[in-house]
Amino acid sequence: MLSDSSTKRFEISHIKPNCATCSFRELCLPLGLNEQEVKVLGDVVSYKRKVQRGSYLHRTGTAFQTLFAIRRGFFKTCVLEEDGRQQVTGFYMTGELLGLDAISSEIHTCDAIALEDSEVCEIPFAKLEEISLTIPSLMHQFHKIMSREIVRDHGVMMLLGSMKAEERLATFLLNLSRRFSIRGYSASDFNLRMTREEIGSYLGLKLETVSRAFSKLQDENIIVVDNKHIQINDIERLKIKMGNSSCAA
Amino acid sequence: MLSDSSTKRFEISHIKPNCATCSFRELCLPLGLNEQEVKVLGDVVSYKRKVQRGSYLHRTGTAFQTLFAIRRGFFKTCVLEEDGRQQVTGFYMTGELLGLDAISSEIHTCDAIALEDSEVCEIPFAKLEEISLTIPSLMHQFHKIMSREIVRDHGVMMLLGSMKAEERLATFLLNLSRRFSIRGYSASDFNLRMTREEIGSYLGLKLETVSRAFSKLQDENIIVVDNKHIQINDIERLKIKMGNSSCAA
DNA sequence: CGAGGCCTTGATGCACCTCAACCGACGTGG
DNA sequence: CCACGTCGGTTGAGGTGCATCAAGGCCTCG
Repeated sequence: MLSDSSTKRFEISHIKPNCATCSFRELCLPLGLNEQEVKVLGDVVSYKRKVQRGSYLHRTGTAFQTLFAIRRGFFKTCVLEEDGRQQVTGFYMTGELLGLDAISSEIHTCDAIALEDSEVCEIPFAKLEEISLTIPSLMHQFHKIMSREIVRDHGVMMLLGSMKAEERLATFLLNLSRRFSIRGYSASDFNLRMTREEIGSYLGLKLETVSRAFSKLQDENIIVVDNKHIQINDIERLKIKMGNSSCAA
Repeated sequence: MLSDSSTKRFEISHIKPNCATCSFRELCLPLGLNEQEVKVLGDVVSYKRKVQRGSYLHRTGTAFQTLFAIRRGFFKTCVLEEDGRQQVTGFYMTGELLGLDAISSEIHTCDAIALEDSEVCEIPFAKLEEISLTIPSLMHQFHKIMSREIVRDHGVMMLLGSMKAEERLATFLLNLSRRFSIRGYSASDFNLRMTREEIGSYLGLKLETVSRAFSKLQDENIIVVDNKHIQINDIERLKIKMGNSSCAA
């Protein structure tokens, strides 16, 4: 099921993992740094903490010490209301940073849970700030990453606030497609790591509605759905689906 | 209508505006800085750009140069889809920062529009990063502010994804109440700066639904609504409204 | 082989949208 | 000064997209 994750290797496995040799460095904090700077960054990062599928990387309410960069795998983050309602706030893949929400209060404000067996790099935040003082491009890249997260969230707010079920799902699939594509995987053929319920929570829909929306897109020959395996047949029509609730406009 | 904004003065008006004398410095970037550091920050900030009600502070697609700190007034930010749909992504008041979304691509990704006559301080972002290298507490405070924005957005996603109309409005009012309160205004008596339509856009509802929700809360003697003037009579019951869609849980 | 997790599909209900009428406040121009 | 149009808000009536409830299928795993 996870066959696509084996189509790209991170580095020759007997070399000690390191930012400098990480094939995802261009998606991550090292972007824009020179070799010397990457080395300084690399020296404060702890590599390869394994996180098993289903287990927590961090929990709401616990103390914040480190950011996490995903080296391999797939995560969801979710927030809980007191009354037990749960909302998935994001899905994160290789090269993306987790824990940014916790900087403000030094307490994690969401849970991060691995959706497949994963590995993360730990970035002690105090150290990151410290070395940022001597590496302007690192500081700048970090700011860009935080800003990107804000932009992403605004996109989700747009989606939740003004799109219909089918548009939400189309937007979601295209977003995944793009992110897989950037990482060297197929943009039109991939496996979902999350359940219908998790997709629904993220998109503000019930799992049945998600399922029906998948079926509808399949009936229209836009995608092929086989359980968690998704094949996008007609990406252009999928893009049209994203924003056609008021075609007249 | 804006009488409450005259209940607090910013500083004696003949003194040149400055971070060091700004009464909102504890809500803004200077938090945690010593006098010397505030002075360095103050020297890179341009003060008192006036923005008239209804006019744009920045527009989607324009180049990003500076962050804006609100010195006086009230703003909304909104994103547009190609098809004309609009989504309000936030309301911002004194001491809050605008423009954080634009750091990632150096292009503004939303419009910021003044909802009342306002004044902002301009903070050239390149300069801010530059002086952050020598003022660790400034860098840290900036990171906290960005992180806070992410947390706020996650809260909105929660709201949009899993709350009913009345809960959304209650959450919204309590959020405004808290923010007014922090700024020295009444937590239970304030004027809305935005229209029902803007509230609806932010909350993912139509303006009629917002209006009905206001009426319902008034019928229950929880609030008194007089056009844009809101009085909260029973803040505890309003808090209960926030999260009672599934009381059983 | 049975249990449980995940998904799909159908039937029904309801929360919110849509459309429409009306009201008051405000500004403008005759 | 009032007539008028505009804008923002409220309220009602009816429609609909999604939630809810329910049944059943497939796959995995013990």
